[in-house]
Amino acid sequence: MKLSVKSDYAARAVLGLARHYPSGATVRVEDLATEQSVPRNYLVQILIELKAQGLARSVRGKEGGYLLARPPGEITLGQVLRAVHGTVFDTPALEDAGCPPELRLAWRELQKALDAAADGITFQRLLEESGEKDKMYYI
Amino acid sequence: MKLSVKSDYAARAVLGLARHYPSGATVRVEDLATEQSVPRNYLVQILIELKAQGLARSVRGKEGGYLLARPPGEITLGQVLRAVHGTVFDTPALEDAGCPPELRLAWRELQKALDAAADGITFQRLLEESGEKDKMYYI
DNA sequence: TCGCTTTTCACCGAGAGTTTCACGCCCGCA
DNA sequence: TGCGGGCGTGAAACTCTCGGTGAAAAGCGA
Repeated sequence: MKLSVKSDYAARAVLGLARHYPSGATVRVEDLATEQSVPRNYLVQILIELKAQGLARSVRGKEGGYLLARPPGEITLGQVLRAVHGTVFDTPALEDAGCPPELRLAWRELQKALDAAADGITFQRLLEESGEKDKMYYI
Repeated sequence: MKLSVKSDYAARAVLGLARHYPSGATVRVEDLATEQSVPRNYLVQILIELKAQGLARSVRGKEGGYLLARPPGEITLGQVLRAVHGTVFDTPALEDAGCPPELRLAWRELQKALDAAADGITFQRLLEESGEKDKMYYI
């Protein structure tokens, strides 16, 4: 069960845009790329997918760039993951006829757990928690 | 977030062994492979890893084969997943210095959710639920 | 029209994941 | 002590997706 780098990059991008959201200004791809240390040309592809899913908007021409289509509080990690891949949890097992039905139940259960967790995380919350992250220790 | 075929195969193998556990008889690799429709030689590698983690035992010679090291009630899906890969939830993001700390919290959260879900599923339960699976409808 | 940006397309290179093959080894039994 | 049936192991081949590049097209503002 591996998280693709693409997913990580997408989340970074949204997080970066979320930081600039209050100002209302656009963010250039160039800046976002260096700021979040994501390969520039790769980031472009990801942003296009995010835009296609209605998570981001773009403005062309001078003073152009990207910005979030909705406030960070209304964007969840699940939405971002689904934007870049089709689904949060992908497995060939559910399509494979050789997979015993008992196992499918198990995979579905994992799928559900993951979906719930991902949809419970909004970028608003991530920004807020970053401020108080030194208070608590995660393992 | 993709589940590898290997994970699926490993789970199938354990499930197959769990079915034969009550009888106490060994299961030949050959039979297990065809029964669960898993490539024979690939299954061998997986079984070796399961054995190394103390989930399965093997018997050599005539009448040889594999069997579960513990009752199905004491084997969770999480253990199986960790046996074949190092961890249930793997991500380069947690190692990458470029990943913002806020996101790490998010990934960890997903990781936790997945771990909890996987460890809550025992193969005993899967076998039991298979009998009554027609009672309920999953989406 | 010029310069700035996004947008799109085509492709590739590497690497992981998957699968197969061939042979060695170990056990139980006669 | 030899034989056979199974496991054990390593490496080779194959597939495929991911990660990344580059250049050209297209829109917008001045």
